[in-house]
Amino acid sequence: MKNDQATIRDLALKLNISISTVSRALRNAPDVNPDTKKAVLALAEQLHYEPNRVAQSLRIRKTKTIGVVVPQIAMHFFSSVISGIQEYAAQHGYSIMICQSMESLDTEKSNIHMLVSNRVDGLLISLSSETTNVEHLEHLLAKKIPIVLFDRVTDALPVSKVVVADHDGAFKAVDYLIRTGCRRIAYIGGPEGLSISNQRMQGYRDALQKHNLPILPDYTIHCADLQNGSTEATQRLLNLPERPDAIFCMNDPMAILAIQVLRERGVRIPDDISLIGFTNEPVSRFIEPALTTVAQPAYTMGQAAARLFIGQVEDPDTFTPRLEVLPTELIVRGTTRRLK
Amino acid sequence: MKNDQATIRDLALKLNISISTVSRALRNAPDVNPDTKKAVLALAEQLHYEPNRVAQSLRIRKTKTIGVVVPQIAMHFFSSVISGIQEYAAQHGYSIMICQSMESLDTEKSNIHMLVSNRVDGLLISLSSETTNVEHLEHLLAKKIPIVLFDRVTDALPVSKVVVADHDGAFKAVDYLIRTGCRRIAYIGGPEGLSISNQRMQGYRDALQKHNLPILPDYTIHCADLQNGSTEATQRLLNLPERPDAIFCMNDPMAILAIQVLRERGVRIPDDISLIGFTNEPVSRFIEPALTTVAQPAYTMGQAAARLFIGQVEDPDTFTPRLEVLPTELIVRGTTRRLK
DNA sequence: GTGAAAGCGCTAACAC
DNA sequence: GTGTTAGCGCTTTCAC
Repeated sequence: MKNDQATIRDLALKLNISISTVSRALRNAPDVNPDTKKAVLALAEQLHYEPNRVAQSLRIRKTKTIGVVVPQIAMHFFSSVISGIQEYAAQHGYSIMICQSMESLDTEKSNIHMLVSNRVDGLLISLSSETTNVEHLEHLLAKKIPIVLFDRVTDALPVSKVVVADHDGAFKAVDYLIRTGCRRIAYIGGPEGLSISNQRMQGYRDALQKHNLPILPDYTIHCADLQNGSTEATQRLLNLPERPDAIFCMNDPMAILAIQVLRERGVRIPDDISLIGFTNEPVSRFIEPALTTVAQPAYTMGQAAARLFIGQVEDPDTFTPRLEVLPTELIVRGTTRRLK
Repeated sequence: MKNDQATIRDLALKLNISISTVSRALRNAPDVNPDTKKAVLALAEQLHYEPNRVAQSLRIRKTKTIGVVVPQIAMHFFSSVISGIQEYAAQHGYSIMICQSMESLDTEKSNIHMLVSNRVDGLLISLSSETTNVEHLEHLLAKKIPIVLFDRVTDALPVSKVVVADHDGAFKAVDYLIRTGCRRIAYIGGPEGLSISNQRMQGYRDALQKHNLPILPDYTIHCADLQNGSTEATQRLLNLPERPDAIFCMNDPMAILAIQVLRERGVRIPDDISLIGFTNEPVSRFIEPALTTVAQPAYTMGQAAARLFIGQVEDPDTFTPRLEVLPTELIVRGTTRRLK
């Protein structure tokens, strides 16, 4: 925000016409003399005029800015989603403001305050793993601030959502494990309230059920710590009287930690224990053995979230909350046995 | 930007005081009756009042928003930098608006237009690999819009910059290669104009020189394509009548592609050819063999860039452009031979 | 200690 | 086709 920028008024003064004519010319309104318009545009060009979006926003009560809140920017999955959002938004004349909650509910709230203070036209949010109560979001809805949730969503809110087929992806993964001969399959997930973790757990259970395998309580572990929790979880599984012969992890970073524990303990992968992750982070291709995982279309998710959002704000009348489910794909690599 | 938000005027009306008193109370100006202040604050709380930053910005001619332009959001290095920027900015009351140039000069320009239209208080930029001409940035400086460059910088602009010790990191890497017995060391870099590539090349050359090794033109390859260029570059090096016995790559993704080519061609790493990358992406630890590389403090770089920027805008009088150089560290792993 | 009034840069009736 | 005017929500003189 600087003083050295030309304003609509400067243009009007120099051209000896009224400020509103300039405004009209700039936005090429219908009823404006082609000549005046040409003159205005030329002068604007010459003075490097840039419309003041702040003033515009105040006037039209729209900022054409989307607030985005993710748990962590520096995770490949989220940065890819952001990339998709940014690209789609830019193509449609929207800017994005980004915050990270660092998996903390308090930070999520203060992020949202800041964005609302900035009068973003709405919010794209992936909930922190601490967020089980969504009152703060209900307040926003009461104020008619549009929200689209992605990836980490909640049933408690009547808003549009974009998720991947978590249940289906998990089901395919566990089904595959079973078809390669695994029988004692464990699940390492996130905290209890985390939507994606629960969806994936359900997929895991349904796959076991389909094959008439028992669901053992000891074989499901919830980690509060999404970063490092799986190290301990894996240890615990290995210390069980009856070791699992496969572990399905909620995400790739967890699976990678599991690989490291297994290696340290001299467990052979996939012969003794098979392993499947989720997300298909770039690392996963390269680790040894390469990680079998469920790919999520992160970039597409970002695009979809932005699309749903813009659709909603540009056409609020026909709006009705939508759930978009993107397909997942099982990527078979080296941490699973071959199909017979 | 919605209508359902309470305004300062609403508060004033309900309390039967003037709008300016409310304003003062909210910003706890000195001369305001403790009781009125208390009443205002209480009502603000109750009505979920959020100051309208857009109106504030228009009035005070500052948005407390930083525009950030990176080549690509979905690269671990850049998303880490952004994370550092966001965190530091939030702590100091700033929001960030993010764009990606996709390594295109045109997109970089349009990104910047959008940000300037939004009247960001200034810009944090890492230049696209296409950006050799910086006139568009000179225009901004002429308008007194503050800029801080990071990582991909240019000498042509008198602004603050944050870089890592590219030359030094490259020097350490190549020196290490030589001390492990390599003698014919090649360099795979980016396009000619790219600052970081040139700095690293110079470090490479100085290390060769220190050990009285020749600098062979065939052993330096510039890739226009930062994503995939190194595949072909590696092929070319392998087809040389005298093969190199080590390759120093401008970044880790390039080194990883090189590893794949070397493996396909049956070249043993590090015995036949040693390899060093740059950046220390998370992948690098896990690839086989684990990649020796030069670590850059990405998150710290983001923090530093934000710090320099905020220092500049909050205290413009004492401002003088600064260059901050962050240390790099050689991380020795499996793609290099052992020191004797 | 508080209020009235002007104005940041723009849009949008409403006149003519 | 163009000008006049009011006002978006806020800060900030200047009075009293």
